[in-house]
Amino acid sequence: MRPPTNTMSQKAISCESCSLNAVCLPSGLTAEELIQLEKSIDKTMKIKKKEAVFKTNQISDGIYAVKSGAVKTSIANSDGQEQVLEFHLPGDILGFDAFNSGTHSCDAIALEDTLICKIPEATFDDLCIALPGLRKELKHQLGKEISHHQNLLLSLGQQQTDERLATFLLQLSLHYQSRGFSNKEFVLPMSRQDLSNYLGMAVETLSRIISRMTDENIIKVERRVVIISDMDKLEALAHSSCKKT
Amino acid sequence: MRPPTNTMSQKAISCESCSLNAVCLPSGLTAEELIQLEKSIDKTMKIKKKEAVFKTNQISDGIYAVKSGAVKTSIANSDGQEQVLEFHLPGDILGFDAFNSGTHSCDAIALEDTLICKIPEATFDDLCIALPGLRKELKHQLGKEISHHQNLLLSLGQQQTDERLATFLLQLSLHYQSRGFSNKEFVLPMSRQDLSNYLGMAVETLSRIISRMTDENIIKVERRVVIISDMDKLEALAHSSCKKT
DNA sequence: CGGGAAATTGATGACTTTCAAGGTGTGTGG
DNA sequence: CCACACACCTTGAAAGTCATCAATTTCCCG
Repeated sequence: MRPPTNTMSQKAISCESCSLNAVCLPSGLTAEELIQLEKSIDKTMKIKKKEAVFKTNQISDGIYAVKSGAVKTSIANSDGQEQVLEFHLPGDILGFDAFNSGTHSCDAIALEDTLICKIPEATFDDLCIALPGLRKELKHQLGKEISHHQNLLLSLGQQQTDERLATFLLQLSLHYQSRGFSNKEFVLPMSRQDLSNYLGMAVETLSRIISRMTDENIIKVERRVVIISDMDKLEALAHSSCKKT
Repeated sequence: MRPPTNTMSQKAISCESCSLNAVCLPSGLTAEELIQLEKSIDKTMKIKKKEAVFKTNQISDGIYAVKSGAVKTSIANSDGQEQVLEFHLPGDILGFDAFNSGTHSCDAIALEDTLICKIPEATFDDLCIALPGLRKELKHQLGKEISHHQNLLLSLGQQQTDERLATFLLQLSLHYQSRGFSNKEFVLPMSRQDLSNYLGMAVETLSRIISRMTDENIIKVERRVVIISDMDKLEALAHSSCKKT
């Protein structure tokens, strides 16, 4: 009976030695500041697949960084209609949604077994006063969140369904590239259901677009693995305001 | 030759005596803090209709509060497709979009002659350190911005066009009510073009929905003046996930 | 007062959803 | 370890929603 060898048993490590420190909160901090930040970070959160990091209306307990795994945030209205807002990958920060009222305005659900680093609410304000680098980085992360929302709004409001998927794949490609991974071959961390909801279309529509793009030799998709065969065509598709090439 | 008597000639007044101080940045500040804030605020910005408070890629010069008038923010992609992101009414804050890169990621255009109060970038960080109340209020305002984006995403991603308009009208109704105005009769500060774009639909579609809702005695619309005749029906429409009543 | 932008209305067609069925992979319990 | 159940994904056909094109009216600004 040995313990499982998945990420859930991973040992907590310091921000300094974390492979994500260039993209995560520590990115703008001095060595000195990092030590201060480190003291407050709670690395003990292990969230299992389909379980919540936090839920709507829950009182904010701080902000969170994804250490490994993946998290989706989504909002629901009174009728139960749900909209996926963002997919958070390792190094991403979440929890800003509680800044308005002090309670979370969305659900954060793990898409797979996930490790989370938490900066507790209590020490957060103090840290911001003490660490100029943290303030700067926090501003940067908040801006990233806002930019993301703006781009998704542009996509949902103005693009056709196939353009939306193309745009999404390109963004994901860039994301992986910036983290040293292949920009042509990567894994979708979410189900078709979650992705189609995020992109504001029916699951069937997403499936059909994937099939069509595969037929046109733009991408190859095997379950959740995506290979971009023709980056140029994909980019052309994402920018095709003048319908039909 | 007397000077024009429109809002553009309005005299700058103190935050303390401003009618908006309960909803604007001063809201969470002590009297002491307000004096500090006041020193840094630049109230001289007068933006004429159709002119920009700031434009995309412009280096951030601070954050802005709408004193009078109205401002729309919008983002455009490389193809010139444009998406209106938000309408900012008196008391609303804008400029957070530059938090990511230091340059603005959207355009902010005045919908009518508008007065703007500016907190310059240079003093902003210092003020945040010095004034706990300002930090708290800033957090609140940032959260409001994020919440707004989330709700718009839900609307664009999950609702039908008529549900989107109903939702928008109800939000505007609540907004005016919370500021002491009528919740049943108010003015749309934007053109049909801007509103239809914001709601992710064609102008013609918006026009048709307005006509239909008028025929059904839910609203009366005369140019930019809206009267809500049947609040219950409007709310039912906004929540009709089970299509067709 | 005139030109032109803004708004409305109608007809048509494209895109997307919905409903339905079948296929494929995964996980759990025997 | 295998089998079965179930969730996930794909594909097809039909229907609906919404966009586009076009024409007309209304209203605003110079």
